[in-house]
Amino acid sequence: MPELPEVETIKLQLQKHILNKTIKDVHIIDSRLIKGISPRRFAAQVKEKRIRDVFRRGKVLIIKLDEGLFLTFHLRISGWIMVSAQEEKCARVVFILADKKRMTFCDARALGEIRLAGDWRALPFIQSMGPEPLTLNVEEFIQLCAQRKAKIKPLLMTQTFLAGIGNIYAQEALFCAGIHPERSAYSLTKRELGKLHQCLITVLRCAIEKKGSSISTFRHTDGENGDFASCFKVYQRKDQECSRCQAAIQREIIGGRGTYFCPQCQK
DNA sequence: AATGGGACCTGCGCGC
DNA sequence: TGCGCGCAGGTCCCAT
Repeated sequence: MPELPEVETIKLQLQKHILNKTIKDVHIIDSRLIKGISPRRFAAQVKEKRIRDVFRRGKVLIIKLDEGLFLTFHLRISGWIMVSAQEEKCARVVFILADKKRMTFCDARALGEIRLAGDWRALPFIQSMGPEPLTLNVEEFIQLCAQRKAKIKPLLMTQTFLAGIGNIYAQEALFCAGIHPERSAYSLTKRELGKLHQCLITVLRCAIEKKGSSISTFRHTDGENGDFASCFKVYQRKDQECSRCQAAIQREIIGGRGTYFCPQCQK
């Protein structure tokens, strides 16, 4: 479910609601999500620690606790986080906070993961992560794409290349830039790359402003929906009219993933 | 280096 | 209503 804008939204909401609260207890409903440490040890380590900071790297949400410990959450496809007083649907791991509220990691498909780390930067997935798209300048982006033969759409989604872009925002950015998702990265001109860079930033910023996209299960920490889905120009719009040229939006499998694009104005 | 397939999981909507 | 299939915002691992 979550790409950069959704994780960013969760981060901002958690900063508002759980900062400086102490975790009094942990209920592990589904221990499969706790990776790299036994569930028992995980719970023992986290208990009575105070939440000192909440931040994001790519699609990973990171919570700094006391004593140099960090919780990392990856929501994969179907995860979301709720802060509430009640039991939540699809609850997998529940952190009981000192004010009796609960921070619940919910996940329909149970593919998400939670880790506890001393040095979060050393976690393999994070260590190999590419740069943050929102702080990368255009020259750096052009440099990154140089000599990459891969199709641009799967490449944008490769986390070691660029962090935080997934299936929705790759497609929306490529539509915005008028670039066909199957173009080789190195075939793109500087002008096209400049446009793509600008579109990535515009789309991501807009999605953050709208508090993400709510497809299927994704909710904010208070259960509200994100509003960006109404801004989709191609995603899930097969056979609908392109907003630029009125051609029918097409769906194809590219790099193993469903991909929507306008066959007429994405070249 | 790039691409393709399978694995990990569960739930929803659709056509019959 | 029931069933099978395709589909799903992700990533890893292996083979070619």
